[in-house]
Amino acid sequence: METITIKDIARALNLSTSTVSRALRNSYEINNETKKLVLEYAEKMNYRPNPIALSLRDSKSKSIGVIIPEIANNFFSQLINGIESIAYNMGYHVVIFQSHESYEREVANTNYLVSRKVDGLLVSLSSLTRDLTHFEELLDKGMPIVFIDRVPKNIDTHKIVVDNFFGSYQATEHLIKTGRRRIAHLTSPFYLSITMERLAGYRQALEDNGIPFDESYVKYCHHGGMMLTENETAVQELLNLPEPPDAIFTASDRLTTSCMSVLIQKNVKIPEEMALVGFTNTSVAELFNPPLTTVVQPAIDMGHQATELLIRLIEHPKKPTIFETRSLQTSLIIRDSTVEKSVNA
Amino acid sequence: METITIKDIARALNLSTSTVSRALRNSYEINNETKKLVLEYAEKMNYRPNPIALSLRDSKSKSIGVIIPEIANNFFSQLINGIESIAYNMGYHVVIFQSHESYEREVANTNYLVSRKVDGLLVSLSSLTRDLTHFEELLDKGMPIVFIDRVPKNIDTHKIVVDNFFGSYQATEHLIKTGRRRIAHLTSPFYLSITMERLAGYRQALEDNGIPFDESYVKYCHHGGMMLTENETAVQELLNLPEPPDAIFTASDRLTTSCMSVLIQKNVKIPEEMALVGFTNTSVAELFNPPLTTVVQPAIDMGHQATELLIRLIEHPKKPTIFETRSLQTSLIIRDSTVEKSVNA
DNA sequence: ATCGTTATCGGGAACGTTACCAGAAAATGC
DNA sequence: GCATTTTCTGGTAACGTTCCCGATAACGAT
Repeated sequence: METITIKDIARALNLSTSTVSRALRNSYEINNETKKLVLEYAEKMNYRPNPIALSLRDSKSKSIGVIIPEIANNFFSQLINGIESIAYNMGYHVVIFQSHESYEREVANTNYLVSRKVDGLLVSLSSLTRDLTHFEELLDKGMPIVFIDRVPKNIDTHKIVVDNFFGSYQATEHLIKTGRRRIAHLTSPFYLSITMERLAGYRQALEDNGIPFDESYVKYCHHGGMMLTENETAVQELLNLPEPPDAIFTASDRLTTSCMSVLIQKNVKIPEEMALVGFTNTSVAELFNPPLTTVVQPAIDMGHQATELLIRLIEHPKKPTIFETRSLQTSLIIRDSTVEKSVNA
Repeated sequence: METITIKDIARALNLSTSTVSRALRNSYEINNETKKLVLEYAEKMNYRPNPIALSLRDSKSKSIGVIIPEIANNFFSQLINGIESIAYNMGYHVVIFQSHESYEREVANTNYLVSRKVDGLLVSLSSLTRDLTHFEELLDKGMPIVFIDRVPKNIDTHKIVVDNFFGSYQATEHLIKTGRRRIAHLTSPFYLSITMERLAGYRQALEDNGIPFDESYVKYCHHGGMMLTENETAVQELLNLPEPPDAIFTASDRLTTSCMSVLIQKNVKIPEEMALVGFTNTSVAELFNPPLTTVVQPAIDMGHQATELLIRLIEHPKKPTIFETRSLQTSLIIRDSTVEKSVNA
């Protein structure tokens, strides 16, 4: 029951490997009877072409590499689902690597995937990545890359992002409309694209509503919520302010849940003392105490679109593409963590 | 800046490919000076052996395939982290496939991974898998496989599980000790190993405490909580019972959260009217309303151990191994969803 | 001087596949 | 009836690597 090769078929049918190969690819220059013979025998013996041999020959692998910070994160695991479903339908398979928010591992993963001859790359930058030469060199060599969510500013290729500015604006505005004035912002390292955009939306919403921007209300967490102590410190600092905030708007998934965790631990009442709204794709926000108002990213759709774009790039390599940056809309799901202040205060 | 091959080195140094190959592998039969020459040149040119060519030649890939039901699940994504960290250290890379709880996709993934020449397989069965011949055939051919968590009963290979019986016993006993007598059990399809073991632990705890086992308190959800309507129906049936339960013990991750969701939606007070405890690895159980008592599986450690076992199998193929089934301990994390009945009732 | 040893290297095949180049037989054209 | 297409098939090289088998030279040993 060993795997059968084209050579085996050729021998069994007294044909050459070339003929068998062409028959299997349904080449026009093969006699119909021969074709039928080969096809039937191949079917009977359950022949499957060896993808490794094909990769070696064509320097293609019908596979796409995915480099993301962390799988154990609602946004990214949903993103993978989106990626996988399209890739699967288009005959590609997906190889997933985690950078664990480390620049070194991101580079290592990239190199490995390249030597593994993936046909293209889907990347969401690690929070510690500031040098992008490993991707730039690849792009120069012609490797298709599409960036998702955490995208580099100065690299010209397809990008799929959400309208962070508007998502952020909307969340902040919602907090203002429900009666908050002292709105803090807990966010990721400032050099990430998402950080700057979300910060900008937050600022704009404040300004548009006549609330002065106060730098001391903004906290950057370099580990994106992975280190509880960091968040704890940040929240504590906010609480210690002469005028502590009456709302916190958190800019990422991990940050949102860990911030809520700190607030609960410190017995801060949500939403009475502190309203909370955050970017997160957790499926269980409605089970929280209180149910959490969230800014949800269309992770699956982002995965879909990024994969479509990437495969198009792979399959039409020459076409001098004009690269696009697609910006999808977030949705604000309002729950109890931000109910009207006047009602509850 | 194209990738450099052994042939390029040979040409540049006026050597044969064989010599270069041997020099790179530090063979004893190569002159030290030649070695140095080759090594230095390879280093300078940043030579990396082509893994595809190696795979084709040796039918090995230094990679292990992972087939799990769903990535977007706390248990499995933590499991992957465990798998990945060990594999990474041992020089293997990990290819992840999701069965999406579908038997057909599980088979398709298996075939694909085999044709892709993975060196071994890490598998957690889909909830709809009843026929195991695709794995049995592979095992016969000598492919190393280690099963995790959802394991087949009648296949002889390494398995990593948790002590489902005890975990379940402990959870049920906890419910009894906090004053519940009518304890329902919401679980996965009955033919899964985990289902039977968890059911057995639940029964035993009831019996040991003099509570008769009541079949109408047990509900099997075939989609493992993926279909909300199914759970809703199950919970509704429990509530409609002449003597509705005063506690629900749920047997899997998805089931636990979706059950809680249904209870909240139906305005059932937790824990006063209904206590709740369930198997889940969510990192945010403490944020729930009320904070949820959970049975937590050591997912990362399971991943570690499974991967170690698999790689040992891969690297020592002949050794007539005695297969082991390692059973790790769950931990019961007690939170408010199961506080004393008398206190709150 | 002939032989076996040792050290060092090259040639070729093989892994499975496809593409290019031929070539034979059959069919067509005039 | 002969040249010329058309139709079909086979042989071979190539992708990058390793391994088996030889080959060559130097060097003692007999």
